[in-house]
Amino acid sequence: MYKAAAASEWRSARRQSARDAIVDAAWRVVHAEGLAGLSLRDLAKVAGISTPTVYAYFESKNAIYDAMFGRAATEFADRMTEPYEAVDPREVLIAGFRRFIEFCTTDPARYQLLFQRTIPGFEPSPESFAPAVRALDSSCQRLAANGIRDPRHVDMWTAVTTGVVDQQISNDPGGRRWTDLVESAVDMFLAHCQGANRPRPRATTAKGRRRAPTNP
Amino acid sequence: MYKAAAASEWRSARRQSARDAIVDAAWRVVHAEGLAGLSLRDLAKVAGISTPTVYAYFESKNAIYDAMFGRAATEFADRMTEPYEAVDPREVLIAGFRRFIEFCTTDPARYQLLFQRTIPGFEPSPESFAPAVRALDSSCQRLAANGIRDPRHVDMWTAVTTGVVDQQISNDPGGRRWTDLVESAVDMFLAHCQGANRPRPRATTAKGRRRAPTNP
DNA sequence: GTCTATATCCAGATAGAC
DNA sequence: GTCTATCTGGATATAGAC
Repeated sequence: MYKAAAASEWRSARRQSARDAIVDAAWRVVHAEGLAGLSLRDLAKVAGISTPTVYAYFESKNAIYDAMFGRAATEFADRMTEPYEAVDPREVLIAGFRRFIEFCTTDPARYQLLFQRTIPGFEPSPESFAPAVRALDSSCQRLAANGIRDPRHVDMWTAVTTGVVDQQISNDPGGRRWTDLVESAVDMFLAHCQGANRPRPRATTAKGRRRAPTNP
Repeated sequence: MYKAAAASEWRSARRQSARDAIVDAAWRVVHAEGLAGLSLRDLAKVAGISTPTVYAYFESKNAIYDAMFGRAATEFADRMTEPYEAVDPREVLIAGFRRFIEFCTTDPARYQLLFQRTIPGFEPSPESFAPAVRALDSSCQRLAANGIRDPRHVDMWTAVTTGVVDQQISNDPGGRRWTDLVESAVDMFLAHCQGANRPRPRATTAKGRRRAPTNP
C-alpha cells in the first residue's frame, strides 16, 4: 500500500514537471511569435517532443493557454505580495505601483494574456484565475493603509494604474514616458481620495517624504 | 479628353464604393467573430462575392485591416471634433471624455484595432493613421482650454482616460462601473494639474458648475 | 507515453477561362 | 472584374504501432 502510494506520487510529480516543461516551451514560443502566434507544432519542436505527445498532457490548445495563465497569475500574485521595504503607506503604494509596471512592461505578452481578453475562445478556469484575486486583495490592503476603502476609489486606482501601463506599452514600448509619471499619479490620486474622504492614513513612524497626514 | 476623364472618375468612384462595401462586410464579420477571427472566406461570403474578387480590391488581408483601421480612425476623429455644446472648459473636457468612452465601449473590436496592437503582423499605414493625430490634437485643445499644456499632464490625461475605458471594457463589459467615474476622474485630474501649474483656465461667461477659476 | 503517419479542415493566395 | 477550380501550407487533433 505504501509503495503503491509512493509510486503514484512520484508519477504524478513526474507528470507535473513534464507539464511545466511544456508550459515553459509555450512561453518561449509566445515570446518569439506573439500570444496569438502560438502553434502546437512550434511548441512541440521547442519542447523537443512530438505534437501528439502534447496531447498526452493537455487536452487542447486552450488548456495550454489556461496553464500559461495560471502560471502568470501566480507569478503576479507572488510578486505583488512580496514584503515591502518601505513603511510609509504612500511609499508602499508607490512601490506596489512600480512592481505592477515592472511586471507588465517586462513581458507584454504575459500582460496581454493576463489582463486583456484577446484570445478568441479562451476563458481562464477558476483555478487558474484564483491567484489574481489574491493580488487584488493585496492592492486593497495597500490602499486601506492610506485610508482608502471606498470601492469607487479602488476602481479609480485600478483605472489609473492600468492606464499608465497601457499607454506605456502601447505608445512607448521599452521607454519610460508614462512610467516616470508614477509619483505624480499617486499624488494626484491620494489628494483626490484623501481630500474627499474622512479616514486618514494611519500615522507612521517613517519618513513621509511629502504626504503628511493633512488632518487631525 | 473630357469624356475620358469623366469615365475614369466614374470608374474610380465605383471602385471606391466597392472597396467600401468590402470593408463594411469585414466589420460585420469582425463583430460576429472577433477581430482575429476575420477570414477572407467569411468576408467574401458576407460581401456576396468570391474570395479572389477580394484580391481585385485589396492586395492582402493586412490591406483590409488597414482600410478598416483608416475608417475607424476617421470615425474617431470626426466624432471627437464635432462641436461641443458646453462652453465651460471643464464641461467640454468631460463631454470629450464621455464621447471617448462611448466610442470605445460601443465597439470593443474597433477599440482593439485602433488602440491596442494585437494583430500579429499588422501596422497601420501612415495614411490610415493620420486621422488619429487630428483627434489627439483636439484633445490637446480641450486640455489647453483648461490651462493644461505641460506634456506630462497631457500624458497623464491619456493615461487616466484610457485606464477608465480599459477597465470598463475588460472588467465590466456592458456596464457602467468605471464609466460613472468620469466626473470624479476629471476633478481629480484638474485639481492635480491646476494646483501644480501656473496657467489658469480662461474665464468664460458660462455656468462653471463647480470648477470656478481658483486664482486671479 | 511516445512516436510516425495521417485525417480533416481551413487559411491566404493564385491560374486562367469568360 | 468576376468567376470556378486549385495550389500550398499550416492548423488542431487522432489512429495505431511500439
